[in-house]
Amino acid sequence: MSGRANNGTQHTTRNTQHESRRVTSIDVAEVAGVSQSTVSRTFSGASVSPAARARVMAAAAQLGYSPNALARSLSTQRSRIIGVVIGGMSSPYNPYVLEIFSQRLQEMNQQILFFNVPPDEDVDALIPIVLQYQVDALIIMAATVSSEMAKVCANQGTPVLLFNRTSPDTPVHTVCTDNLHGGQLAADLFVDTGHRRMAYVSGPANTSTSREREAGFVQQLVKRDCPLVLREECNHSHESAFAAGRRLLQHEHPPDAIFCASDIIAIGIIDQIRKRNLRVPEDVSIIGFDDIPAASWSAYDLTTIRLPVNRMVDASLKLLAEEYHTPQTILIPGTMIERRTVRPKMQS
Amino acid sequence: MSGRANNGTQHTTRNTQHESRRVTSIDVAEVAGVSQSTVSRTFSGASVSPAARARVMAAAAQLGYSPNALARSLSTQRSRIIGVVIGGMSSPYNPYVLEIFSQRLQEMNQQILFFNVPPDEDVDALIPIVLQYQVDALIIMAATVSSEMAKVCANQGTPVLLFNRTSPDTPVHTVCTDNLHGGQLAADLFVDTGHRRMAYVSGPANTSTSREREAGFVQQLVKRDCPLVLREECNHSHESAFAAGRRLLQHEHPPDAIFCASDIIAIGIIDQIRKRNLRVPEDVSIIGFDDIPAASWSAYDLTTIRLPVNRMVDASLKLLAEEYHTPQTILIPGTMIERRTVRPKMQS
DNA sequence: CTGAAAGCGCTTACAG
DNA sequence: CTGAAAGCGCTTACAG
Repeated sequence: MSGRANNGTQHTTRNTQHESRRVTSIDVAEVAGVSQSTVSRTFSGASVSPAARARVMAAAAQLGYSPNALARSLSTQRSRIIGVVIGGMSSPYNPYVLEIFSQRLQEMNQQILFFNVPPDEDVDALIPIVLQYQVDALIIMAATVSSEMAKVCANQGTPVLLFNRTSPDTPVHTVCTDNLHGGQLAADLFVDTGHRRMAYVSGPANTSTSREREAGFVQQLVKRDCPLVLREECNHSHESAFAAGRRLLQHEHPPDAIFCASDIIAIGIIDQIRKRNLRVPEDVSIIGFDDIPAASWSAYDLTTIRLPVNRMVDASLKLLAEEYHTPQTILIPGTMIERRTVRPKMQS
Repeated sequence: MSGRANNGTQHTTRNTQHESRRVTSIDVAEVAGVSQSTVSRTFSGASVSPAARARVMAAAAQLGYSPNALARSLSTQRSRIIGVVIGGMSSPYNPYVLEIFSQRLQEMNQQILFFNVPPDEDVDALIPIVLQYQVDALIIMAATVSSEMAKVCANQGTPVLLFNRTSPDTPVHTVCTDNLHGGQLAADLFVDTGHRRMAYVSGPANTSTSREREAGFVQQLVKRDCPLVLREECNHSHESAFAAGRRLLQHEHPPDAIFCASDIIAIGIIDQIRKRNLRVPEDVSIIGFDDIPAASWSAYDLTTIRLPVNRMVDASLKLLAEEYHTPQTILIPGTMIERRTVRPKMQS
């Protein structure tokens, strides 16, 4: 038994049965009557005489040839694959951002190797796998890495970009909206329209976005002489926001204005408010963050701070293209989209 | 100028400057004092003496080595990459399904190469690119391919699976919910609860899901002696559903029950109904399809047919693993989730 | 412009 | 169990 090499059997039989062996550049070369190099050159865009190119293309079409991208990657040391790891798809925003990245990257002839961080797992565990696939860059969306992992990436020469999250001590590129500024916008709008009892509903404590939005909100409230009175925490789910809303409204002096760390939270809060037969914005005003599709549904018509996704994606791609050797940080301000969940200033 | 090979310059300089050359199995072999084959064997799980394995692992750790997955793929003829092409992320369901696939595939140590079909573009155009990356299989989600492209895939020995869409004439695997059955469930529930004027709001005419749901609904209504009276069409967006709802309600004899091709349509319709100061379900009953997260938000509490996503994903992975030589079709029935958008039967 | 050949970093019969 | 070597399918100096 020891002499028999029988552990590769299944492949052999499968191939001969129904997988007409993949056609390679050598096959094309044979049919076209040129060398393999010439075939390679015509497909890699190098200079080839028109005549040779024509023969190669004809042969390729006849055989149904198309180059093996993996072999090319191995040879060029460039995979044209970007690793994208996402911290969960449940926030409606992440899929949207992924879609935009996908579009832009496709135009640039780059592919996306997709990773989703399983609930309660760590991004760090995924990184080594991503790196094995020789990605040209790594975009981490709505999540963070440890600085050790960042160093591992740096050692391999793989640029890492944090999207929509900040992590000051980690040596990676960062593209984020200006959350502090967003929080200030919310504070100003509430104060300007005459609200007095402000509340904040945060997302999970470990997300930089939520913390920064809160900091901007709180600081600006202090500056405007109208400090925060209530605070609740939830994760970014309708259900947990719904519960946070209940706690807020059961308070003996409920808030008259609530700034939410995300639109999905805002929607949960609004549903809770209405369930208690209160009205938005007559009884309580709400500001969200993100501007997800549901924010503009007529049932909500949510006033919110729009994440400048397109500009963030553009900035990310630019950053990656420019091959900086030191980590860059880009903050892009969001804009307040005023719909109908903030009570207008009383005419005096 | 013709003799100078100057078009590869940038790489050379970059490498020496800041990309400490990737460490390979040869480097590890040197440090561990074994052959490169032995290094390869310890990482591919082949049998290696405990002593050698220990030395290799130590050397690998010291050097920060991890195998190059692309080189491995080239050699094994198996990329462990699944191409996933999605027909748009705007439906909230697709990201959710992607997440589940991602989770399962990660457990199986397989990666996802992600493609999103740009608006108004064709899946077919993407397929050749996907194939260049030597994916082990191709999952097409919420979209369809031409049978020509299916043949191209077959020629390369790449299995193709249509997820949540059917295409009877295309030689590919198919995993879908039983849409016909779903439509029947909706018809029965409406008729059983005493509704009389039925309407259907379809998605785009070219989606098999919407057509099949409609067929099941209409056929069962006929069987129950209560034929469809109204029909509208929209795409799966809140906005277009909102507009379709308006057309339906402006009709001189508006419907008292509306079956919608998807939850997102149902929500748009509900918002339109309420905007006109009518009530759900007192004035109009609604059934959706999918059971997206928003369906269970208290603002909607939508009665809907739940897509059996987990079972569909399991079936898909099983299908792909079993390497059938002929296209298989699996239909999985959904279940009616009764919430509060269907008026209960009057007590008589 | 073109061909022969080395090399990208692995896996895997083959022969000990 | 282990090493030497061929091979996976490309790209790219090198020499015409």
